[in-house]
Amino acid sequence: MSGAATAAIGARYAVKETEAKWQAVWAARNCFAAVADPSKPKYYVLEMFPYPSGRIHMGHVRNYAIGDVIARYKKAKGFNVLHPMGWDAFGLPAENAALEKKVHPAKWTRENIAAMREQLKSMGLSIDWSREIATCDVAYYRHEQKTFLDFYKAGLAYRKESWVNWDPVDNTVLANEQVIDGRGWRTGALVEKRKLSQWFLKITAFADDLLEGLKTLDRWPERVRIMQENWIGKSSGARFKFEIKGRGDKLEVFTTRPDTLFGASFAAISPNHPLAAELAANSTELAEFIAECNRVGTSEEAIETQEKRGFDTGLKVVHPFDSTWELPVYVANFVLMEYGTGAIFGCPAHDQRDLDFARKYALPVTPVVIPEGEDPAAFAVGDEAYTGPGILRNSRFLDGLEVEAAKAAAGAKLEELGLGERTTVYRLRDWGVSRQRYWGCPIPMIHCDDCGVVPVPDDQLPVTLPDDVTFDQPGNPIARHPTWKHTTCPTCGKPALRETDTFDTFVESSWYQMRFCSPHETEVGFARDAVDYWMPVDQYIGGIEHAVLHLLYARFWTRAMASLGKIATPEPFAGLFTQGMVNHETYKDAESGAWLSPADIVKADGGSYVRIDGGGPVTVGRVEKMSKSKKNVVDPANIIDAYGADASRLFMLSDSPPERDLEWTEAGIDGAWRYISRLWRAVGELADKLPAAGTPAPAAFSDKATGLRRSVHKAVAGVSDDLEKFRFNKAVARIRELSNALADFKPADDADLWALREGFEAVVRLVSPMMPHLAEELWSQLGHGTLLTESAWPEADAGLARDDEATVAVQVNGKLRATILLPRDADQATAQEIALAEPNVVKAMEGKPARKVIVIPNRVVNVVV
RNA sequence: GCGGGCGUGGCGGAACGGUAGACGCAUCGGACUUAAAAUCCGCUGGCUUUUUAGCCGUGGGGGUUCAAAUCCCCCCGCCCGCACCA
Repeated sequence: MSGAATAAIGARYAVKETEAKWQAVWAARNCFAAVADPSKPKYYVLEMFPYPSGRIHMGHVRNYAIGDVIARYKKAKGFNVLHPMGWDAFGLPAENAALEKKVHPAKWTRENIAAMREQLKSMGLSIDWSREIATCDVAYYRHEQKTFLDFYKAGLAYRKESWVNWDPVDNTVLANEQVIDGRGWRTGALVEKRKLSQWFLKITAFADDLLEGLKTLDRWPERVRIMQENWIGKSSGARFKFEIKGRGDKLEVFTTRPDTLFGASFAAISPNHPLAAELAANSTELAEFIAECNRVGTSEEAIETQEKRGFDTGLKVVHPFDSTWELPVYVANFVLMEYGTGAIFGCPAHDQRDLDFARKYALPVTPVVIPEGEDPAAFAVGDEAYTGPGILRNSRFLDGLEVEAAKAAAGAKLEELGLGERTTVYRLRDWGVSRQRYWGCPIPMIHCDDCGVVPVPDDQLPVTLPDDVTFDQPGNPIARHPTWKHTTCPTCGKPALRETDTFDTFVESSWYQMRFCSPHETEVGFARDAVDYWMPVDQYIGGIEHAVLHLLYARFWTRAMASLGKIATPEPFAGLFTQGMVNHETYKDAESGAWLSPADIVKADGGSYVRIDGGGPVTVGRVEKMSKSKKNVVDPANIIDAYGADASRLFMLSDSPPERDLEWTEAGIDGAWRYISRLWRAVGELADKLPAAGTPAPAAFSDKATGLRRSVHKAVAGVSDDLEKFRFNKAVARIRELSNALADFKPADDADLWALREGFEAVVRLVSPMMPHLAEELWSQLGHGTLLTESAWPEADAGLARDDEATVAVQVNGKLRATILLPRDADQATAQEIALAEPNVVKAMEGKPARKVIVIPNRVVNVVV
């Protein structure tokens, strides 16, 4: 820790007392309570709510510092701001804690929330705490159960037996979005495939809406929109049925390239295709092949190294355009059951996978698309399939057409023959929401032997979690609860069983932004007029890791609710900002190789690090995301304790652009602290010398004072613009620049002092969204009886914000030779004349005449010789 | 493989196609001090005996332009997302 925080010589800014004082004042005055008021423009700022792990981390500090700057700035600009906070309180860590620490998940979660609430409050965030919610409250999740039943009645929720992703460590099912590279997103365990009956939400019904909706999200990062677009994975093509020789049934395939049908040389089905299972019943060889395919994982390495392999079923299918043409049917390891129809036709010349397969099994390779300029007779495909544009050949009625025209023609022909149709498929799968866990929202369904699945009637909602559960064995604690699941069927009254699965916690986070609009409603999840006023969220802020998880689910949930007429806005988040991570250098003990925490090391003479205990040598490693495993974690609570919230916030905002990763350094936080001290001292020394607050401007200013005032108004204009565009690091740089100018200014008369007050007031107002406590304190020291938090944002004087002179660069042949000072907007002739008179310019021209002179007003004069 | 992003001093980073390196960090020098800390002031891209100057310089190579870190083409490196998606 730096001495800055502990030294106590001379006047020193009393951070802790001051920050606590203003937090108390804001709370007492309810400064941040949001009240819907249709006569005022609203602005809804939301940061992704935290999981209550027990302590805030630096990522939270960065997230909430950014959000708070926007909330405070918009409030000062006159918007009616909603800036709430809550807890994403269901989830597995609570159950793991129950297992390890023998504490009930509810208790553990409540205590964590209490601790984190205090930590967040110490940051001085402009949050309306009266709207605080926790998703584990029955008051919250009861509405979720009701909405789920609404979805069920509308056909948007269904139960189905299917192959699911099973996380063997967490002992639960995962959604496709939660499987990263074949592993569970939380545990990193290799995911297994299991066949289970699960609840699904019909996100695929909105695939096209979700895709089209992305186009309206012009305040979302391009990157996130592209990621969602890819995840939805729309492709157009055709679906058609092959007649299977000697059998009554047909084989349906999907293709995006119906144009290449005359290049077909085989058909292939997935190892998980029903036909494969049927054939395997009579072929141990095939059964073995299928089992082998299922053993291989879906990780990147597995796929890259895995060879294309097939099993010839002996079946033949008939070509749709030629009844005399037969193709062999293989079971192939590269055909996915989850996509399209689980069956394909293979055209080796124009698909790399098909080509690899064809080469291995000596199948024909017939090019049917010839690139422009190639001789059709000579064009051949070697090891690389041709997937580019061209003209169809060897394709009968398609011959001579371009690829796109041929696709249309082949599709039309399939339709005409009644064999298939042009269609669109999506990569997106329905959202599996069943989790075999305790600490989540119970799925309000009942299983009756006679009536089947029966929804819990409205008057029996909510279905609440049992409190008395045990965590001493693996599996779902609700399922083994002795009595909870036993109930009676609402339809027939016979004994029946409750659904014991709970919702994926992403269900809770799919609608919390609406709950914040009226968090205390008991009969409904939210009041319609409150949601109509506040939604959508104007600015949402969080990490990029939710690009296709939470952000897609919440968009789906909102659209599903809109489709039921429950809300008007189809998109939950009009603006999205994804902030970068907080990183730190890593350290290892040079001898043992063990990771060391920043608190374990100290700088030795010569600048290298050594262990704080014993002085052993330390190796400094890469700058990486703060993580417990690498021990490169700095606890924000310690930092706020030593330097205060304002210094922490300032450093978070000043060192890097907010979308980029930020390296947390001791030197950086020290620098932020020094700035606070300097500013505080400067105001303290001047406060009683300045004219009283509100003194009217003097009639005249010295040139020097006018110069200062220009800097002030330019800074006001510049910082406002920077904040609008999330350029917080530039805003801070501008404010520091102005602070430096003010510190250098030596006032000589009353007008100078007036200008100085104007300048300091501007600095205080401009830093207020970033360092609200210091700003409030200085505002008060400058003699204001009002709260800065309740004051309007300053307006720049447009006349003063514009310079009346411009420093203009003079170039000769594009090389800088001099700079000249010209009146603003000086005419070309003047600029040229002065520029050409510059001795250095004359010298550089070497006596040659100017062939051309380019004058860019207030910028540059370029003399071409 | 497909898609997206990035590459600027010792470091984080600034630069509507128009004075490259704002602002900060670090280093170094100085002031204050018995001393240290803190604080304040100053230097700091590289090279050059034209030093109120010149040359070079934004990953590399070409190009467009009066003018390129910025636009275009090729290459190199790093990061992120998706991935046997028919």
